[in-house]
Amino acid sequence: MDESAPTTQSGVPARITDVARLAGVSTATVSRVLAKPDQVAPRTRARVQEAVARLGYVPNPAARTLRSQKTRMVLVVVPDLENVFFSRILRGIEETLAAAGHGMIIADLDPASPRMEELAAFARRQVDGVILLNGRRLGTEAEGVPTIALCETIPGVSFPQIAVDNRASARRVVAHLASLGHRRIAYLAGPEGNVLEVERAAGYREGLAAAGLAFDPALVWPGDYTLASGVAAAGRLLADGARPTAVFASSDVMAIGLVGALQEAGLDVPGDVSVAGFDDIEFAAMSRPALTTIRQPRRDLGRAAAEALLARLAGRTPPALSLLETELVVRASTGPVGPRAR
Amino acid sequence: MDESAPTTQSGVPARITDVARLAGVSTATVSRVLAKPDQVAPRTRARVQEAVARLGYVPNPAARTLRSQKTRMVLVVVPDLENVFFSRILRGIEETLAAAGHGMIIADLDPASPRMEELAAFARRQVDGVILLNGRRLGTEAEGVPTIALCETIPGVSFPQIAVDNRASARRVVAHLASLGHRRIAYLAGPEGNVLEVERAAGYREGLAAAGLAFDPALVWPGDYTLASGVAAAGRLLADGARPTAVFASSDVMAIGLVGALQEAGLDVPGDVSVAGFDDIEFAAMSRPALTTIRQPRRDLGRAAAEALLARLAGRTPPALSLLETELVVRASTGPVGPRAR
DNA sequence: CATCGCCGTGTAATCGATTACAGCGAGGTT
DNA sequence: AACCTCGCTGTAATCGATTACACGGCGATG
Repeated sequence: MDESAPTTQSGVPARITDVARLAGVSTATVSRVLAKPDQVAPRTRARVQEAVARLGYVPNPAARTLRSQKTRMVLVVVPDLENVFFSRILRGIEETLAAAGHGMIIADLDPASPRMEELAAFARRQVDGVILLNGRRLGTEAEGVPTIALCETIPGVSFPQIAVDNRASARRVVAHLASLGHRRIAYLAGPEGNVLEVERAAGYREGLAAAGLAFDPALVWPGDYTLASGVAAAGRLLADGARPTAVFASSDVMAIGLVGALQEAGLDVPGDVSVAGFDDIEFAAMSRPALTTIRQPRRDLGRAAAEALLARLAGRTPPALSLLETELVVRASTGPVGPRAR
Repeated sequence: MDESAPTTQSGVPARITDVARLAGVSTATVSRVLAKPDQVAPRTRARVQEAVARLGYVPNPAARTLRSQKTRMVLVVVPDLENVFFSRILRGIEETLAAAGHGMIIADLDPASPRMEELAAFARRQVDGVILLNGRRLGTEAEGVPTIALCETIPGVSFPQIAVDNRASARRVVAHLASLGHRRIAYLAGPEGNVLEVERAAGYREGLAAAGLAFDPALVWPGDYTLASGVAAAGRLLADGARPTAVFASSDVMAIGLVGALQEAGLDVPGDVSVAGFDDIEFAAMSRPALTTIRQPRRDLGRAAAEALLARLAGRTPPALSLLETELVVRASTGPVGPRAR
């Protein structure tokens, strides 16, 4: 009764040798039961499984990693953890990874940070895979590590990319505005050179063309996805002799800044000007008027990236590029060309 | 020239034996140079350090963990990654941990989730410490693991807690409103039983008393920190015969919902009703009118928690409870009792 | 000049799992 | 009856670092 049999009660976690002793087998057999159960005789397997259950045995991750070179951890690199946009994506990633027994390590890193190199060294050792959300590859150290790019695609790389069709989505916004009768539609741009911006800007032009509207460079206003640039755009609009009747802001944050500034100047949205955004962040629905925008399936984006990575880790080859569906969410900030504007 | 000396170029990371061979010493010495340099003779130390640099040697974390039982990882448990409130806190934690060579693993977990038990097992093996943001302790499995509670304090535990003085902050909001001449100040509460709510509600009552105002239970409205409960509160206000002239909402999200609904009903904020919030989330400054609120030093909260944990890991004993300073941020949503209200 | 102590270093056990290889017994084949 | 195969299990090497212990050499001490 008082064998040296270890118990669940004991403070120290059970090791594989404890399980082996209790089940009367070797450690190799225990390991096999856990890894490839069908290679073990049913009776033995049952004995081992019972011992595992009795002791609450969980393999030591460090030992397992050392031997197998698998960490069961994934590194997620975000450019700005404070940006609301990422939180739901992270949740999608986390839930998917957790279900597959993988942990998520987050690095919050400006793409320009020198830590990108340092992180590469970390990645090679400490994780099985990487999900990049900041549009930049890690340093050369991380060459061999399975990687996925999410949202901000990275040109010229060989690993899978997951994103939305920014161009088509932008087209859809313009089509929506045009269908409301708007003929002068301005575009509030994102930071120059950014992949997302390039695509959305292209979609804007295509949208105009599809609606039979002329492209007017004077109606493209600079912005950088920040609130301040939205506010600045309002000044531009007010100063404009031939005001646009609608503005497509390439991010919700800018759209919200713009709307607020317009309201302060005494304009009515959408009575005087319609405004549409992009992203559908939480506050898009909460602001007044509620913002018409493009909903990105953020949680699904996260899930898809995690799944693609898991597939790669399992030896499969996910598609080089997969685009998820967006949705035009029409709320109160866009409406027919108003009487005053007409 | 073509010794078997390993080079930086080679794809495989250098091991300690490679360094030892290059420096002409044993692995024990290499390890010592890295861990306790002053126990090694200067000449030897220099040789080893050069070899380390030449090979770009970084100790294998798995091997190190296996032997030393230290993972250099910290688990952070958040109740809801989607909640804007946490992102900046996470950033504060991450930057502090990273500086100390620790990684951050995030678990996104509803406090009621059964995964809390499972996570405890994970915590015991995979991390050196835990930071809890969800007001719940992990399962019994995680007993020995150094832990810190952040923001939502946990009663009756022995580990250090970091938070703000919710009660004093709430008092300050009420004092601010009272100083503007308000005498009927309503309180929009948080979820019943929540630690934060209990404290803020107490602060509200104390604030009334300090201003010589009577406490009226009818002016305490139920809420749960969500937008919807803010909107619902607006209905209550409008239906009230003796309307309050100011409302203290115990979260910014509720305050924003309330303001929006009031505006839709044709009321002016702060002309007809002043509204103050709590937290100072990003959108508090962006909403119209910009919200008067209590700023929680979120980044500092994260930093402080990480530092306290690092201290514990280093064998020191951080204070059982430390409260960080908040700040009353007066913006446009509160003002003197308006002519209409008077 | 023998002895002691200390400093610096090396040897080897150890952390806990995975897995190649070998061994062994039962059943099938000729 | 001798031999082969196949299925199951055990032995032991291995992953890469840390560290207790031992040992050699040297200056200080009596």
